Amino acid sequence: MRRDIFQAIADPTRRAIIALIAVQAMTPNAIADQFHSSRQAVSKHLRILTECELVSQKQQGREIYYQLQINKMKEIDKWLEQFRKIWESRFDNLDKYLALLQKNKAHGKGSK
Amino acid sequence: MRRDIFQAIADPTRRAIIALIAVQAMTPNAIADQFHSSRQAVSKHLRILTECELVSQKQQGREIYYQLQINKMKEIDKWLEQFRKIWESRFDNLDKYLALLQKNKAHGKGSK
DNA sequence: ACTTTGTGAAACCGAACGGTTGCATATACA
DNA sequence: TGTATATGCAACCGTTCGGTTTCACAAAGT
Repeated sequence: MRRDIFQAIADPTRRAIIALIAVQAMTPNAIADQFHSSRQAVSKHLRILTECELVSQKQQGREIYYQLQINKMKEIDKWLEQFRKIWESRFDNLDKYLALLQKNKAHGKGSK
Repeated sequence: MRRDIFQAIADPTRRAIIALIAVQAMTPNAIADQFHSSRQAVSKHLRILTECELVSQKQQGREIYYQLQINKMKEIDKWLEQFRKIWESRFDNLDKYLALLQKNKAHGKGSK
């Protein structure tokens, strides 16, 4: 039973749930109404999201409001950081440089 | 057979492969040597990564170099954008504001 | 031509996934 | 107290996942 944030966001329904409760906390029934999923299916998704601490519960009478723990989302951002470095350097510098070389070559200025 | 980028990065081995070939293109055998995975297992991962266009192949003799298509990684970044907005506004403003309120309250300046 | 090397693909297997069905529990309302 | 509502949980089911084993094929070396 793998249960990390990357596995949690792998499912499209769970991504939709995350986006939904990011705006405001909602109950399982209210969430299920938004999709073509049953209440139980949503409940299972919420269980998974809770297990990896992406959402938290807030009991209110007999209703339970689920809230996104937005801080947890930063873990994805953190992982992405290493690649952001690459695409910022590689595409803004190296790639343009290569394009420039290619252009010069085509104009007969390639061999210094 | 779902095959989107979020499903692709769900597996920890695939994330490791992605990080590995982000630095430089590598052959399946070279990649497999870095892990405790068999060559065939790596091959299957590369297949999945190729299917969702996260990596591309570059034949060189009988060797095939796999290269990360870093542009595709931006899709994750793009999806994350909606949440980045939230955590930047919510935590940099509201949270600091609440912390300030708390601080003032502790000092006896809470009620106006 | 034969062998070695690098690779992909198919068949299979146990485990996990996503969903449904049915039941249990707790709160609200009459 | 009885009933409706809101929810979680366990059992089951078909599908997918990640891995191994085996085979096929093409390029390189002898």
